[in-house]
Amino acid sequence: MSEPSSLNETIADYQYVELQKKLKKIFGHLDYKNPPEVCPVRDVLSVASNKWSILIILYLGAYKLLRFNELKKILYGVSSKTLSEKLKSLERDGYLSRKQYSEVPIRVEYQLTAFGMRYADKLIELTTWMDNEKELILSNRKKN
Amino acid sequence: MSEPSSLNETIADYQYVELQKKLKKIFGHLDYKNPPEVCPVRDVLSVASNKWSILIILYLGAYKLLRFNELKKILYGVSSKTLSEKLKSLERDGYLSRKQYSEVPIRVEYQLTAFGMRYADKLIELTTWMDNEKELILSNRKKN
DNA sequence: CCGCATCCTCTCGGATACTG
DNA sequence: CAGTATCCGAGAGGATGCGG
Repeated sequence: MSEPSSLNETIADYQYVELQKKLKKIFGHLDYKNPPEVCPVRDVLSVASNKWSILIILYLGAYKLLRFNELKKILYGVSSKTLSEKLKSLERDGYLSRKQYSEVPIRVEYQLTAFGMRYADKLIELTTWMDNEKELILSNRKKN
Repeated sequence: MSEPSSLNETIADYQYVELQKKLKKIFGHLDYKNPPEVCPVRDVLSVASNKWSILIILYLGAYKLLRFNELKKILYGVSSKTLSEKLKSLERDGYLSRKQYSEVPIRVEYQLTAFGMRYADKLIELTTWMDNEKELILSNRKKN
């Protein structure tokens, strides 16, 4: 599957037609003489495609329920500040829910909403694909 | 479809089992007491999930063939420096090909490789989904 | 036209220390 | 335990000007 020659395949025109149809739905119009001033997709993506956000969502998908410090351990290298910021914006956008138990010491649990799980599914599709293709990419890098 | 109550749905256990199966393939092992030192997926994602990279790939998917300054116009706000850097790393990783015509003035054309088109497909799935869900996200933000 | 070099700004995110 | 506050450094990325 990962033969390098595949990088040079010719691309059939009908494939572009398919792509264009889907892209028109996303971008509304695709005329570069008239670029869109504001793109909500960019905005939404900027939260959800962040490196830490992706990992938070994937791990919450895997573990179902995680406390703050558990997440911090798993994510490996994230600071408290960054983690709480990312969690806050992900909660605000509806990807995850936060439950606080007024015990001493305090306990806070995070888990995906149904919406967050749907996003996790999409992310898994993407990262799984990427995981399969990474050999091709890495070998390609060495050639240069 | 975008009724806010869906954010509070209970998530069935079997759904988590499915997620976990797929995630184990990506992360290898999922024990936060033993976090992975290096994650190639993170590395690959950091190139391909960059804001400008995503837009470059999507627009090349839509237009099939674009010159440097055409891309710059479409992307709206990118600097020459950033654009040429992103193009270089995307070429290095095999997402797109660069053809230079030794005319005066010089002409350079970019287009997706077959590999890049497969990635574009994945990105379209993600951004199409995101485009459909963005109302939910934006309305959710206003509530806070 | 393409894109590099330089400079400079600004945001992201890490380290540390501190609170309820 | 779960954060917040403050400070700070690295790096991404914009602006401008030049060269092939």
